[in-house]
Amino acid sequence: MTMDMGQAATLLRSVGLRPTRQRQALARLMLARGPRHFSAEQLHDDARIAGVDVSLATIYNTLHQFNDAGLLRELVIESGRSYFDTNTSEHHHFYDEDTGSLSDIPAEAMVLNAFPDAPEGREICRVDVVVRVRSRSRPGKTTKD
Amino acid sequence: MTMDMGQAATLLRSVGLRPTRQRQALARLMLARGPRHFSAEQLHDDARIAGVDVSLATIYNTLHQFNDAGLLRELVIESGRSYFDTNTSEHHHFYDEDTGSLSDIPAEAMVLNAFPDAPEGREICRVDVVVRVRSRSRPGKTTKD
DNA sequence: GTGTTTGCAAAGTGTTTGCAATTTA
DNA sequence: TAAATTGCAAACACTTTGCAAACAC
Repeated sequence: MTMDMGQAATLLRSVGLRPTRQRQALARLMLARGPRHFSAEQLHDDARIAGVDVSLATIYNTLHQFNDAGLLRELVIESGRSYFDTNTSEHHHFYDEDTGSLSDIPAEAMVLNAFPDAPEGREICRVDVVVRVRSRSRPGKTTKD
Repeated sequence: MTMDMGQAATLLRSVGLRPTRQRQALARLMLARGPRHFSAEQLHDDARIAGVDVSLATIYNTLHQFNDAGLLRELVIESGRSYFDTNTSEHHHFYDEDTGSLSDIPAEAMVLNAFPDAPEGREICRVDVVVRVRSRSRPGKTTKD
């Protein structure tokens, strides 16, 4: 799974974003290879490791633009940090509370029924399911602190 | 639904917390009346309005202690702000993206089946479902920004 | 050229921490 | 009195903002 600069530019134009050097590079880093789940900080590190020089402000701008354009999906897992997912199709997540790592739950592995009606005058725009897991032999906090 | 200082003290002692003036007052504010969902800031305001003088640091300490003691449940809905729920029984939430308000979905209104296995060596400690809703005639952001 | 995007550094938001003073048991 | 708790203010982590320089078309 790869993406050259031309493909990245085409993708960006197709969602109405100018294919700048930074956006093309970030699109390739995010969409054409792992990881599928990352924070702004992680993407910034990935970019620097890949030799792509992008400011943190631009990382944030780009993440929000991609999210709004439907290229990414923002995940809210912990307060105080945002995660983004390059998989925008319907699915859910495991969150490992010990390691902080995220993994996918395929849509078909988690079926919701007895689905509630939205409140008066509202429509459902998204359903997020987070299954929080931890190791059986949990280090640290047990019952008391 | 009310709770006097004596009852608050008993409750606190039953979960291993010293019944200080602040904790008793906050227990009464949180557990004996609405709202059921609130942020630290909201609780701080509620306390001040009720004439209870408590520092924000103590609000945070208390919220975490109550959460660890099982008196509250922390909800992660938006990055950058924590919410707490006085309803600790199993249930899920509607989150109104326009107003930021939370409402409960009773456990029986939302049945999950085809439940996935936890990853190797992990156990499921909690399942959070957030159904995000918004008004049908959405003000502001449409397709583009 | 003209409007968009970038990068910097500063500002902002919500939360946590260190520690002396106070309170509880 | 000994240990736990509080409140303050400073520190924190992450994110956003203002604006001049750089860039895309």
